[in-house]
Amino acid sequence: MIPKYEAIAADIRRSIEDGALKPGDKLPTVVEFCELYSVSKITVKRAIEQITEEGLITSRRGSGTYVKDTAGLPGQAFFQGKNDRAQGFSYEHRGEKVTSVVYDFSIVNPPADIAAQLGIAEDDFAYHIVRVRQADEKPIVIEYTYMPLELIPGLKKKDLYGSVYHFIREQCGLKISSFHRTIRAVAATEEEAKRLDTKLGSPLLELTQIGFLDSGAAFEYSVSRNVGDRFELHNVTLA
Amino acid sequence: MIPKYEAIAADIRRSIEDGALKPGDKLPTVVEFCELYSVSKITVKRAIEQITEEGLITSRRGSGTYVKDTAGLPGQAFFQGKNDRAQGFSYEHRGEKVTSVVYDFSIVNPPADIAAQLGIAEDDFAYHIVRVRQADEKPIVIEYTYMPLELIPGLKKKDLYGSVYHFIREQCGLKISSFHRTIRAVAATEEEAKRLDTKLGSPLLELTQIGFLDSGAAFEYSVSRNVGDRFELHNVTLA
DNA sequence: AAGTGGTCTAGACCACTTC
DNA sequence: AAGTGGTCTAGACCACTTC
Repeated sequence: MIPKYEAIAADIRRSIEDGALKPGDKLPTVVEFCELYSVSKITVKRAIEQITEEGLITSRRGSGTYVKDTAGLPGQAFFQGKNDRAQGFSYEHRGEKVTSVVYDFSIVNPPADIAAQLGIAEDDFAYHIVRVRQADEKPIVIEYTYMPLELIPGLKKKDLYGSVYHFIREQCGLKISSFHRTIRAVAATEEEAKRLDTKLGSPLLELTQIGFLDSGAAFEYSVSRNVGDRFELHNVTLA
Repeated sequence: MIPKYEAIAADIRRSIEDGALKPGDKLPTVVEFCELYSVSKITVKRAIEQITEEGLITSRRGSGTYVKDTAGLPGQAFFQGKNDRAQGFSYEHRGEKVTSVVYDFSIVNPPADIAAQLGIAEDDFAYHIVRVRQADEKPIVIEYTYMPLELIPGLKKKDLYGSVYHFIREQCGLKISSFHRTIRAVAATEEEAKRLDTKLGSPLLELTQIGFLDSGAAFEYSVSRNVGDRFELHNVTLA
């Protein structure tokens, strides 16, 4: 069942995408939307909030809601729904041929600081994965990942060539809820340069990421280093 | 006037920060919160949503709302409220001595692609600003900024040594609503290396950012290049 | 079957903008 | 003074989890 507010949000989004609503245009008022869709004010408000978070519109109390002037933005405005790369590499590069090179797949006791961030004991086991992800044969990112063994039983090497998130969702029946990230720029080490087909010291976008399930448990600690000129992040931030 | 949902959110946040609610703990149910604060369900829901977006808790339909296990996260969990650097450099480095070096401050016709992104004509004027921002004498970032002259009249060179956002808000009476960003890792040019006191080719975190007012107009196009080992971004993403 | 979060109604009241 | 978005009530109904 699609909630009403999502259907309305999709409708507004579509109006902007196909040009029925142009940059600077004033949207119908909340009350007008209520009549238009035969819904309550809160439902309209919710739809408007969602499109606002996507960066397409902005509201001024007492005045109205307006389409932002995102004319020149190179497609940035229309990542459908969610910001960022919460969807995973496979989703992001759908349409391209996604392959992986696995450099390590083992079960270890993770370093103390990582165990702490995963909320597990120092003598608890975790998978350790090092892999390079490629899109259309071109290496994009190297990932260093730890995942608690107990949360994700039965992970095999072959699963690393597809989407591990898919495995977690479908095979383990778990729900991924959120990620905490730190973003930095770093230089490629000699080993990384070789594995990523780039030069020693070349700039990499590093994401240090802890993933959480809807139970509140951390299921992943991952550092990924993305080749600078083959990867970029997009986001919309509300002031 | 502080809305009720914000007061409740602040209360929940405080309970987690001071340890009254620990990682893995179940929060009171929505209905219990309603009785506790004598408010309606939607108000509680809204407070819970806000804390969820901050990354501290997670809800499971049919089960309850739980404190996430963010024990080991280095303070990341407690950026108060908003993600990211929407607040500006001055705010982010409050407590430190913030200074600026201005390399250019002029009024120009911006390049065509930038004019398009600002939603202005090619023969419209814009400020062009190049400055380095320092915290405690250490250069952190170099910014290349264009701002439409008509939107921000009266900007003077002296304003560039403080917060330009402050000027926009207080002197122009405008409301900043949102930012669209693209994030990359790039290499420092020779000029940048000199200005940022780093080495040629060293990794920089580049933010290409368009800022919007609550009218929907773009007020800023800015590329900022942050020294890799002196700057990091944090964010929380919901799946 | 009982408990819990998610959506929604039909308003009321208020803060703020616009004229 | 009129118009507009923001918050909030007191519920109802539903989807899902837990037992």
